[in-house]
Amino acid sequence: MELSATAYVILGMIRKEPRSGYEIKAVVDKSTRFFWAASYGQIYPELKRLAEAGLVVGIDSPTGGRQRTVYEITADGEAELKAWLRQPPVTFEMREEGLLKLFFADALPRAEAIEILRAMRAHREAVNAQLWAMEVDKAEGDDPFPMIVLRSGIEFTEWFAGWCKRMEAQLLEAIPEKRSK
Amino acid sequence: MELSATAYVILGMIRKEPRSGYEIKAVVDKSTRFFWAASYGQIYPELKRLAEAGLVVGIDSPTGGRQRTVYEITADGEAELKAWLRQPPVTFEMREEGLLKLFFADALPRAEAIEILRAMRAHREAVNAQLWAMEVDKAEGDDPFPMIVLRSGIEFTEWFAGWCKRMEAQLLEAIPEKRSK
DNA sequence: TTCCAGATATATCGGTGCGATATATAGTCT
DNA sequence: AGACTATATATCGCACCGATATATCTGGAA
Repeated sequence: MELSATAYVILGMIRKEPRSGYEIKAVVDKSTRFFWAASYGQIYPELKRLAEAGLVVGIDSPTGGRQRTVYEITADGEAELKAWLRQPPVTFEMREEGLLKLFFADALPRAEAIEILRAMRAHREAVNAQLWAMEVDKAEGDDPFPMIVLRSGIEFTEWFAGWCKRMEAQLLEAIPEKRSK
Repeated sequence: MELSATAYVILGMIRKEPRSGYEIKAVVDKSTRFFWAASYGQIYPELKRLAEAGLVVGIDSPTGGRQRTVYEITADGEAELKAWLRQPPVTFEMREEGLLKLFFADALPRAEAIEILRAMRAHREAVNAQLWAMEVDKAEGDDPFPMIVLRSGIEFTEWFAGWCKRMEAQLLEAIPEKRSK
């Protein structure tokens, strides 16, 4: 049975405690969003498919008069999740508009090419600050992996910002302005 | 006029020399694919839209009996490209299945969690080798930016592989096996 | 010479993912 | 009471990506 990537995010997110679709989205946005996002448009239909397949069970638990269904993982669901975890990861995608612009930066005067790097660095530093903030209010619990993954994000943004800074310096010094015609 | 990201990839790729849709795809696959991809399903319709908008001009240049249209950038197209290059980059996306699996790795025995890191590292090292191969056959030309961007990919894969290696060691030594119940 | 594999070239389809929005209700603050 | 925010579910359109279909040209092996 072929499941979508979103299906495994859901299974992983409800493995320790039952959650509603809304909560799953909130947790994803607070944790895996930087390397794996999920939207309502994926989550709600996927929860229904998973329930049909018997990998999760929906439990009606309204809050006052408001409808609410929390989903719990089943034994089959847990087995499916673990089987997936044991498969070697395949997907690695990156879409970085800054690198794309830098790739074409020969069309601009050197000073403006450096501006691209500065903007990239500013953005990376802002994300880095966000990740630091997340680390502070995340308790070091029983499970060390979320923290390990978070720290990878922190280190990555720092590496990237550093690379931008080095390239800014290199462009200022070493590379001559394109010959004017 | 709002253009798609693909539109700018096309404009950038034909700025120095006219190219067919097929050639644009081939060049993207040999250069920007690691941080910005494009498929035929995006390129061919977008070329038609750009031609209608007057940002590119299609020139019929068949090879023997086989139909072929190369596209040339117009003055308007070049202006549009430069205006875009001057806007601060916004899109940064990453989808890394390895980090997602690692995030949920508490569901597995420690030894298998380390397996995830090993697989991630092997993959990064393979990509690194590909990038090195690309650097070798890429002549250092008039335009230094493609090479700068390529080197960023090389450094990034090396940083990532190094991070994986450090985490493998850390998991082996420092983090205790989850208490068995 | 013939044949076939691979490269060139264009086009399109289905699935997935993502941002935005619509619709309610519940709680909180002024 | 009114406004605002959080909770909760649902859906739409767009972009993107991989795969495939169709056709022609080229180079090398049989």
